Amino acid sequence: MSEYRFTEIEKKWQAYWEEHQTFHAENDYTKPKFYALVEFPYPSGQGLHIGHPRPYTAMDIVARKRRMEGYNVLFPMGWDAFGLPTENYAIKNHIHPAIVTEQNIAHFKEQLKALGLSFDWQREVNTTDPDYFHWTQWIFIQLFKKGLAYKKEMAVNWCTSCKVVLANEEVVGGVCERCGGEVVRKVKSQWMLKITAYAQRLLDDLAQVNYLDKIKVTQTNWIGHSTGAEVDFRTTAGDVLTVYTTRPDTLFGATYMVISPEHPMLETWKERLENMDEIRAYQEKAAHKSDFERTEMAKDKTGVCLKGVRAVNPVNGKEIPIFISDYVLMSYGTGAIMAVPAHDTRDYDFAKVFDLPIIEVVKGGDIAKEAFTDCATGVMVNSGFLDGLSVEEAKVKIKAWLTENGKGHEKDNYKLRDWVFSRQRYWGEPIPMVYCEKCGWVPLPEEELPLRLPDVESYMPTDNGESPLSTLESFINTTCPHCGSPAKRETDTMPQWAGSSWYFLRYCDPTNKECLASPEALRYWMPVDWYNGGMEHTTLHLLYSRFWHKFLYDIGSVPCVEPYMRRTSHGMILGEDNQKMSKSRGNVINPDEVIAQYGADTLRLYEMFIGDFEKTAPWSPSSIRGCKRFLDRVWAMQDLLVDGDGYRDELMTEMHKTIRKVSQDIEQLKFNTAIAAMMALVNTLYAKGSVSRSEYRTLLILLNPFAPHMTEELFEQLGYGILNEQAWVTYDEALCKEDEVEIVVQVNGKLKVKLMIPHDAAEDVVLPMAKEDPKVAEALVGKTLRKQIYIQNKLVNFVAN
RNA sequence: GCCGAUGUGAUGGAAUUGGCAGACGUGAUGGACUCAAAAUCCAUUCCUGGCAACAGGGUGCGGGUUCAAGUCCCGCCAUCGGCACCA
Repeated sequence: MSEYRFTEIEKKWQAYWEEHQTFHAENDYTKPKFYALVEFPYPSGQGLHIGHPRPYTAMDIVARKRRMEGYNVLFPMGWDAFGLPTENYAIKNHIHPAIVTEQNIAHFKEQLKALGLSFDWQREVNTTDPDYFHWTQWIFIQLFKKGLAYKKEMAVNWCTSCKVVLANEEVVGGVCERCGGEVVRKVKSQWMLKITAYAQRLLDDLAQVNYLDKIKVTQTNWIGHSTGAEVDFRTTAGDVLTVYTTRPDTLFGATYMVISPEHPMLETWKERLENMDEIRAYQEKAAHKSDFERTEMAKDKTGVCLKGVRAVNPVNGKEIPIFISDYVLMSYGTGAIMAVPAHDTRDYDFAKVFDLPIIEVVKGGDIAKEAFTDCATGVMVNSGFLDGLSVEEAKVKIKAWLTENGKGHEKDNYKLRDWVFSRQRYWGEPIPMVYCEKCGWVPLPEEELPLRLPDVESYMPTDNGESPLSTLESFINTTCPHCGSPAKRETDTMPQWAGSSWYFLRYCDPTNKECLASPEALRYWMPVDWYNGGMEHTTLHLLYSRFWHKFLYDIGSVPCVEPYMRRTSHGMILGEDNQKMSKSRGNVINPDEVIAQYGADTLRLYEMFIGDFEKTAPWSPSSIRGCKRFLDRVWAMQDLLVDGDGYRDELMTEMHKTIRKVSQDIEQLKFNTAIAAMMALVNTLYAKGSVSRSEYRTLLILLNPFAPHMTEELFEQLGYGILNEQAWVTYDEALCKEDEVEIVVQVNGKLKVKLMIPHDAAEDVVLPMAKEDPKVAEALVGKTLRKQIYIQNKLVNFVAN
């Protein structure tokens, strides 16, 4: 027997696959297709992380199995290459980010190839390639044309020390993640995408797709749909203050109103307000607070009562005070609420601080102690025409009353906010817009795309928080595409989420110059059949890309409503100490070293065997040896080969069962138990001391998706040809059944004996047999048999006393 | 606070979805091979009692349903992840 030289073998087959372009997906539209997708990585300077191979190998296994099942498989890879770390590295080392990106990609690609992943490298995409972001920019222009991209004054996070706008993720504990400097809110004009226009469709269409339940739940919560009503309150200023509430049934219990400190009506009332100084001071305080501080302040309710303007409860004509408080957010509903302290915990807290009346309108709790918020059990009281109704009935009745009397109407609301789409950064897609004094914002003509990034002296954001592009006169100054007057370009760039919102479409037709991908290619390949990625992308990437896809569907650019048919997710790989891997903890495992020591096949196998695919799992340097041992045993099995074709009779059942188990487990992401089944089969064959050629061949095919290099090598050595060109092995359900099965006999639920009986034996055969067993008979002596339970092929239970 | 998940040997994890708890792997212990080590192979390895056959207990805790519960129901506890004043 030759030695298992994994390094040599792996290089050999990787070269073979490259030379033969084995995994290239042809645009052969007559074959059944399968589109398997993994999230394309951000090519960081650190190279591949040990966590990357887990989802990649998983989908590689599925892709390899599907090819053997006769599908035309698209399994592509690319680079989500715009982003801050590259830009920061470029700033620090005075290298152009494009060069850094190129180097990183080369490194990543080499590492991915060393894992033997069956990607179609002819379809590689790169979000920083002008031929790619041409279409990212094109999509933005279409969004603008349909009114879904707009500019808005927005509060952003501003690091007072770095003088830079920070993403929310960069603000940790109220300070700048990098320098620890104070972060304040600063108002800037930002491009926004109107994802909220698609909120209901994003919610409804979840019913059409096969996502893990927890993913659907998270998206549903993020979209945050609620049903309620808008209610109009007249004010003593003679105008109308509209609130949104999910509990219109409690309208009789509204004893005051609260509006956000940023509410625009404060300006219209300013002549009448007697305590404007106090109001201004409160507004000032709220504006300077970061989100973090606002949350901190949540413990104690603060606010200011408006003097000079009061509101009138439409249902009973009572005059009630209006407050400003930062517990009411301008960005949700109407920025104003009716406060019902008896039935809302926040209003209750506020009422206690300001000593406001608390009127019970739903009976069932103890409002002397706390707010009663239960909608299911309460009965309406102190509510005029609503008295005696249930909460649900009252909601219906009051909504009808509001509509009839012109005091309000039913209304739905969403927590989902529009997408802040501007970044004051260099390394991103330039936003292809021009500002003209006469025409306003005008998109670049499509034939001028792509709008490339100009070379700049410095990639540093400017002192005032503008993009580095803003310092470049030659870039900024242009003419209006509409009227030809001098105009200025937008200098902000797009967020990293832009390029990743449609990359799966480009894979279908990656070099198309006329459109983002040809209709034929999209009709054939889309939707993605199976998309695996991290849970951390559930609310951002996954939602953003669904939004763009629906928009592209609406303008006729894609053929399907949803981009991904099935979405699964994997758990993170932790360090040996069960902590997240990080340089500072010193628990980082380098995949290159693992490959050098054990080989890529062992690494792949171990990452799949490490535990439940969906859960996090700690890396174990000793456990990986078990996988290496298993491969060694499979390799050494060539010495156990005996002549003769077919599976031997005594192994027939186990062979068929193993094929079934592995085939089914792969589909359900249960790679760990699939591997366990193959290990068990190998143990059986070793115990037997021999393996037939057919048995070995089947084992190699089953193992191939997991350990492609070694199995190809053995397959070739055995004279079977090229493994990945073979058909996946099949099983016969009838042959998965043993002739005889072992059943358990219990007396009063306690195991007494195990019996071998014919498969599917009838009750009237088994029960007498079980009763005759000496141990069972002994246990039943002197007792009356009350009940006998027989579960076919499983167990007998005698209940007696 | 809200939403979601998880809790099984020394350890990573299995358990046909209500039917033998601990598959498969790691580690450990003993043995074989070896001058020796590594590698490999064999055996044992949930706990308690017993030389043993065997008996009893056991899936975070407390109840319940059932002939039968890791699995279902009710109430707690702990850990992890996400959201966080969303009216």
